[in-house]
Amino acid sequence: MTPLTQADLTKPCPTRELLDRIGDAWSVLVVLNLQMGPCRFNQLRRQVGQISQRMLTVTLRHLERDGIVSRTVFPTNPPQVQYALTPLGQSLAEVVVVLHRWATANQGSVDAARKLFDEPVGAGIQIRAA
Amino acid sequence: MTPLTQADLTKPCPTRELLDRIGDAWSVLVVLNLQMGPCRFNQLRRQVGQISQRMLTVTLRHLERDGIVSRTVFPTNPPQVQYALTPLGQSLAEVVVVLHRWATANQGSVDAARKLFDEPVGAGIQIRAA
DNA sequence: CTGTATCCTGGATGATACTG
DNA sequence: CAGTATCATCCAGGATACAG
Repeated sequence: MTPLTQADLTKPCPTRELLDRIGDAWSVLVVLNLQMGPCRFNQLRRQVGQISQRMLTVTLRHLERDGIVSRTVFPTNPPQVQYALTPLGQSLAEVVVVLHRWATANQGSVDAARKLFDEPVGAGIQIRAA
Repeated sequence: MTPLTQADLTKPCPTRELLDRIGDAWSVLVVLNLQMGPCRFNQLRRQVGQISQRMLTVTLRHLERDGIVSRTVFPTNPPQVQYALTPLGQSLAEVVVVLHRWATANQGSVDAARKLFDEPVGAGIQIRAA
């Protein structure tokens, strides 16, 4: 409801800015995971899954810089670093969770659409068949 | 509220799939623009702004394949092609709009955080100053 | 454990030219 | 107008090695 107007998009186009942050796939995943509670580096690494160490570091620095996550170092031995969502990050997380929910709920629809698209003509009549 | 559980993320991780679609910056922008109503190719091109013709084509095909947008050709001369959100696309659009709203509302906070981050020490004491 | 520093490659993207 | 095809580029991201 209440669709946006052209003006909403044209302004200084904050959407472009937005996408530089959350358009990045890893950021979304990190936020989703942190949204479950504070987390240490390697723990987060394992949870997120396929992310490389480098990318996790880069992503976290990015999010930290944007005030989305906080980084707390406990001077223990070995060192512990805890990452958590800031209040701003939590507000973002809520939105991202909605996105995640949509994806989960509509995964079937998308997959079905793809199948249809990839097999435009049924019953053996394949236009682009080799 | 109602944070996700680890299980929600680990499943077959639909989030990864999700990100392949909307994690792409152009897709988000196209959906946001189409959400304002059906649109023709070049019209959309102008509205989205910096997108190249190729990328708009690729993005639209992607969204079409995923059942997010529909493509209707009017056999006029010159040809007219109308792109519009499908019902599925509209449901996605609603979520994306929320994202857009968040970005607009919190742009200031993020910018402020960045400023702080980029100038960690005030009053002329610059650790990394050249 | 929690990173930083380098090197290197593939795929995403833009530019350009052509077509129905 | 609405694309497709092709080529060149560039940089995000992985792999690896090293460090506090």
